[in-house]
Amino acid sequence: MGRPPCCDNGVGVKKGPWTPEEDIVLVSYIQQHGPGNWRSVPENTGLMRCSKSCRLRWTNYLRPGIKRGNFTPHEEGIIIHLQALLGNKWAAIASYLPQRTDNDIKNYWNTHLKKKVKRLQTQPAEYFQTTPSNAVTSSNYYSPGSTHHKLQAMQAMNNYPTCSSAPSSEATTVSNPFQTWMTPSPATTATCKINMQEFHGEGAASIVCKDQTVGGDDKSSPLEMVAPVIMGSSTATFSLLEDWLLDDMPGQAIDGLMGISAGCCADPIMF
DNA sequence: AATCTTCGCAACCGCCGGAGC
DNA sequence: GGCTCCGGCGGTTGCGAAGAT
Repeated sequence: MGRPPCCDNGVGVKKGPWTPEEDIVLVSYIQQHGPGNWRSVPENTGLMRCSKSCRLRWTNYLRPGIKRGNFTPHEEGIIIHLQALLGNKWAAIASYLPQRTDNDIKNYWNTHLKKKVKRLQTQPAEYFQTTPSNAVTSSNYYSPGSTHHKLQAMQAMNNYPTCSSAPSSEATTVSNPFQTWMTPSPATTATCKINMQEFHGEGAASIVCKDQTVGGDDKSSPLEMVAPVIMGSSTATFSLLEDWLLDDMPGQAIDGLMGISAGCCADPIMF
C-alpha cells in the first residue's frame, strides 16, 4: 500500500533553485487565485515544478511579510524557549514568529542555536540568569522532555528580556518584487538594557530589563501581542500556554492566551 | 593564488493526517 | 471502512559562499 510521492510521476519535473522568472510566474498566479490548491498551480502556470515545490517556495520565500536575515536576540530567546517546551515543532514555534518561516527557524536552530545551547549545557555559565533568586542555569534548563524541564523553561520565560521587536539593522525584510503586498506591522518598542558579555561566545550575559514600555496599537501582530505576555510574569498566561503546548485544549487555550495578550498590549506588563 | 574545509541556506524527501469519494 | 488525493510537517541533503591552510 502507500501512495507514491506526488512528484514521482513527473516526467521533466524541474528541481533545484528557483529562477526569478519562475518566482514571478508563481506569485502572479497566487496573486490572482490565492494560495492553496497547489496541485493546480503547475498545471495552470506551466511551471515544471511539482505542487509541493511550489507550495514550499511560496511559504518559505515568496510569501509577503517574511523577514530574512539575522535573528534578533529576542527572536532567539523565543525560539530557544519554545524549542525547550515543544521540541522540534517548528511549525508551532513559527506561529509565534509570524515573520519567520518554520524552515528558517529550523535552519537557524540547527546551525546556530543548537550549538549554542549545547555549549551552554557543558559550561557553568548562567546564560539566562537574571536575578540570583530565580536564576535558571543553562545546565538545568535544557534537559529535554520532562515536565520539570518544561516548567523550568516556562519559569525562565518570566526572566527573559523583551527587546525591541522592531526590525533590527541586521535583519532585513525579504526583498522581492512583491513587497507592496506587505503590510508592515507597527513596531513594538521596549526599553531594555542588556549587558551582553560575549553573548555569542562562551561568556554569560547579564540582563537588566527595567522600565519596559510596549508600544504599538491594537493591530499588532500576534507575535508582538504574545511576546510581552510570554515575557511577562503572568501565571495564568503560562497555564494557558502550557495547556496549549500540551495539546489538551488547544483552541480554548490559545483563545485565552490571545485574549490576555490583547489586554496585555493595552496595559503592558512591566518588569 | 590555489586548494581544502566548514558553514548556512534553499530545496527535496518521505511520512502523516484530514477530507472526500 | 477502505482507498486516494492533497496539504503540511520535520528531517535531511546538496550546493554555493566564506574562511582556513
